[in-house]
Amino acid sequence: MPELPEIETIRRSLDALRGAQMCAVTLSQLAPLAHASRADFRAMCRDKKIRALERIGKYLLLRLDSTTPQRVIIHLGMSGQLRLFTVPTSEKFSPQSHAPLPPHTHAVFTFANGDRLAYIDARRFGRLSLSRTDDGRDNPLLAALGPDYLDPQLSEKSFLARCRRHPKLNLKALALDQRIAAGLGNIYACEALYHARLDPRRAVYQCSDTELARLFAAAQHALALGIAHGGTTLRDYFDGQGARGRMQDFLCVYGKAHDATAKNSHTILRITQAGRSTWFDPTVQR
DNA sequence: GCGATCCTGGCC
DNA sequence: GGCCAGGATCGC
Repeated sequence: MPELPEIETIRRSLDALRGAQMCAVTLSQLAPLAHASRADFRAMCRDKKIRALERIGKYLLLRLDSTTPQRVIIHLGMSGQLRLFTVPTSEKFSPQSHAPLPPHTHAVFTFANGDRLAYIDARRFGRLSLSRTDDGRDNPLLAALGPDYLDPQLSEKSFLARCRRHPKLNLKALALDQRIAAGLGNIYACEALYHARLDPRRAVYQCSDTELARLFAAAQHALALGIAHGGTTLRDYFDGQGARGRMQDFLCVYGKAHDATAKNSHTILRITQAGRSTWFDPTVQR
């Protein structure tokens, strides 16, 4: 479900956790841990302060306060949610029975002030993991990730070079490929290709540098727009405080074929590429 | 490149 | 009951 703009919105909505004193984490029997044992995961989280909330692509990282670099790595997959449950001030000093957490809660981070951060994921396509190096790239989930689309260090020239390594990829697959650059998912890939006026079926080798540069700029634009509108809530995306996104009201092509509310909906096609839906407007995208 | 796979839930 | 879903990986 969540792509870069949704994860960034969640990150910002959880800013109150910066500096928060974590006590422990509770894992469900089916918690989707990757490359970390339950014991390791619990041990790293025990009695740690959160120093910062970081993001690379669709990954949220909890940077912990410790002498050596330590991070909790969170990926929400298709259906994952993070939700902060705070204790009302009036109840701070009178122990209350906690409200029950939502179904499919697979991890609960508890804090010294009684707040709880729930990781909820019905489908369990998400992942929880750990890293112990400065850049976090010791973790296999992050090792092959390209630079974040909104990383100011990522130049157009470098993006073009990364694209050229995969000449046979079609542009939709290129956009979704997190090795090239990280952050686009199905919604924003469709939107970016629309803004770039490029046909998603074209291959990299058929594109000029100018066209690929257009895709780069369009991807950054689509993602920035998504962040500005607090992400896209189609069904189950909500930020860390439970707020809905608003970007669904501003999408140009994703899900818009035969949608009477969208302008040009009659020219928007839906096709399948690599098993996933692509929406595009062939009268504009060439 | 594609399809299958991992899962649950919502909708028709 | 079948189809679809904001992801990612694996094996032809």
